Amino acid sequence: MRDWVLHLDLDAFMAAVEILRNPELRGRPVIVGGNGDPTTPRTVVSTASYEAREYGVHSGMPMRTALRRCPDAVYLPTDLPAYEAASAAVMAVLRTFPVVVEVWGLDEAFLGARTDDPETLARDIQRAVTDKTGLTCSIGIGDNKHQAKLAAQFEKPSGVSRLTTDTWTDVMGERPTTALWGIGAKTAKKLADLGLHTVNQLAAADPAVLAARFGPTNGPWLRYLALGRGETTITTAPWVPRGHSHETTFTHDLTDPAAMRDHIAALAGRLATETEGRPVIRVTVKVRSVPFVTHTRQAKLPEPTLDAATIQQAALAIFDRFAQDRPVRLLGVSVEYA
DNA sequence: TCTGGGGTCCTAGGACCC
DNA sequence: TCTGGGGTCCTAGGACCC
Repeated sequence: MRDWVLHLDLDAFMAAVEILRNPELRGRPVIVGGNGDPTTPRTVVSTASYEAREYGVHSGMPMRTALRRCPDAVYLPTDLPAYEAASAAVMAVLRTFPVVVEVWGLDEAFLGARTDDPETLARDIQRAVTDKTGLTCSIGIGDNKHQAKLAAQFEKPSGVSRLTTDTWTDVMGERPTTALWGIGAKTAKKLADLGLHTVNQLAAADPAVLAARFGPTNGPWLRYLALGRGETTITTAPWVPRGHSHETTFTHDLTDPAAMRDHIAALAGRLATETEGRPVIRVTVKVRSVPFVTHTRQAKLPEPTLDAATIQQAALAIFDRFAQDRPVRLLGVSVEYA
């Protein structure tokens, strides 16, 4: 018996929940995103069913692009409460197994398990999730969260894959650095400029060079990722958010400063009702102007507060520090807790 | 591909103090 | 009295993830 980390990833989660609610959608391309009207500008795909992915549609893609690629798909608005309920049902199924469950967003979880046969455990979990909720999932098995997370992507949908320290170099060594969980396009480009294209090259890189380029924490961490290392602690402790935010991208640009101020006040007022008793210590305002230029301004409050009017006034005072000379496509407010 | 919304963490640089 | 160096706090922005 030994310890394993499993990562469970629900397949095409939001689309799958919609198909459960309306079985006539089964087998058809289903695309969930925005208000469900794919002609609305400035909205993006949240989840595409596997049938829709055949047309090159994926999450993050503008809805209008999805419509061009897949005009016959069924387009649906996002329905967060429905996804939260389905997610909770899945997590409850996981907790019936002798595993430690760490919820990682709506459609993912890490599981800590002690067993001789993690594949059989994974198949048992998949079967139970599907029997009880109708949803399918992929499961990755690893020595740590990083390995398990990557393994879960190897065979989707409904797959079970294992990636461990023993197989790491064989499986990952020649892949591009973007294959690692935490390295995106920007970092990959900077690594390529240093001559580091593959996981093996990054693993063999000089930590001092990485630290000089990416900073004292991030530099060494990149190499750590490339060596296949990662967090092994699984915790059931509920996540305590550091802060909350709300933002709005307007379908049509805002040009009226009074309307902008009203919107900032509304966003701040909404946040003030969502603190769950945690005092706010900092407020940040975000403005995205035409064409697509984003700036933030923030202020630490003189003292922690729960008072809605104080939070709104702080947000407005911060907003008034922006040069207001361009049409605005996005306004946002975020708060940070003590 | 004309680019959402909600999060987290890190870094650089300036202000200020001793 | 023409100028050091360290520590801490704060702000703005960047990168990544789902």
